[in-house]
Amino acid sequence: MSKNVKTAPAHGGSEVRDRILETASELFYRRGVRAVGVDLVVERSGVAKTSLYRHFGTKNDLVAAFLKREDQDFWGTWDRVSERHSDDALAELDAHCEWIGERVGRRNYRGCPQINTAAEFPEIDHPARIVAETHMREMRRRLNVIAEKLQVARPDRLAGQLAVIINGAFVSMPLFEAGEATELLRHAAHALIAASGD
Amino acid sequence: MSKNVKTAPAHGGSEVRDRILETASELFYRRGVRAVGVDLVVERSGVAKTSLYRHFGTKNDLVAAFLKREDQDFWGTWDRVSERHSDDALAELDAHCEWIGERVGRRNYRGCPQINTAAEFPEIDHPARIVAETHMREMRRRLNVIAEKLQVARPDRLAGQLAVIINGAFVSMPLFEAGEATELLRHAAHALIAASGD
DNA sequence: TTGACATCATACAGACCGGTATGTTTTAGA
DNA sequence: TCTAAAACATACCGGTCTGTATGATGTCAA
Repeated sequence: MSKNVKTAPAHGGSEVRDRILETASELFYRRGVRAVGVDLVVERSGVAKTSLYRHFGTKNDLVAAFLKREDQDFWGTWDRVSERHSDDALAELDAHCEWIGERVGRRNYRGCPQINTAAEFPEIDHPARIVAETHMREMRRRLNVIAEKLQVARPDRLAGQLAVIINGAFVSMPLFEAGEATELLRHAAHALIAASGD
Repeated sequence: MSKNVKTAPAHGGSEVRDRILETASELFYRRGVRAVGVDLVVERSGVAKTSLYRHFGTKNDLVAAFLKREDQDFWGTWDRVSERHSDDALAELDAHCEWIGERVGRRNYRGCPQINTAAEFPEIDHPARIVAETHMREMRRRLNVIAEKLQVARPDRLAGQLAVIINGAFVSMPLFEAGEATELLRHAAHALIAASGD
């Protein structure tokens, strides 16, 4: 018999909490938040309802945790790509266009979780909206850093435009043919850089 | 006493049907489709539930009608702008950037109904998704016509990029400061045109 | 006047929603 | 081994959801 040790996961949270959050994230992303009831999350994660409500006081809290998790994942990827090009802002931007284009082009890509969830909860003060808006502004901020490294005339406007094409790519997947997104994004980014002095 | 004539509206549908659809459209757009129950639509439109279900067999049918209505409205505006610039493709594109930018910048703008509703209903064969994807492809098609008039090297790619920035603007309103969107869009469009031979 | 039909008001069915209450079993650590 | 916390299973609460059933009231045209 194995010891069946219940190791607490490296990152603080409990194992049960992690299982709930992972299951919920998958379901929320795949089917939409409102379409997924807590009972389904409980059943799919093989956990007691009481446990879910111990770790997340409310469904809304679970949704917020979901978005935070997706956020961390997104910026984690971003940072990993970023680090590989710390000396070349243009190459970094190209690399971002590449992984974002690749991600958008996946056959079951369902869009940016932040944007999708914000669309489900229009109330301006809803936690999901706040997370989503923070996410967008963080992207513009990071793009601003790149734009400044590129020494363009108006880095702020360029950053805004780059954020728009990236957000646009997230919601335009029905428009793309296989593999089209990366090249389209990259070419657009270069065009915007070239014109950023006008 | 007035005659209280029950004139059938010019466009075929009955007056009751119109009232229901108008009320539902407002509510769906403002609060999201899933957040609005048929009972609320019934109450707000001052109509019997039976009447709603006579004109729209199902809530889904009502949702589809809502999206179709929004679609017609959108292309109606588009066409009106288009006609004013039938001889100058660049001026037409500028004009589209202007009204779209203006619309996005409104203080209670809640995004593109097609995109928002598609986010609420991920099932690939859901009527709402189909309408939304048709809407997007129609936009790319129209932008393609403009791109061809502009005689650029790769009109198809340019049309895709323009569609992306427009969709991007629809979902990026938290990023924009007041009145920023139009200039940002227009400048980006020009940049993409200028680079479309590369 | 009569008959067909649209609209009204109301109540209900059956499922699902988020959340709580209760009590038992398992696990971890002193 | 004993204790306290955590996870378990299950049942329930009140509310809301889409959709239907029922029957009264109003309207128009033959």
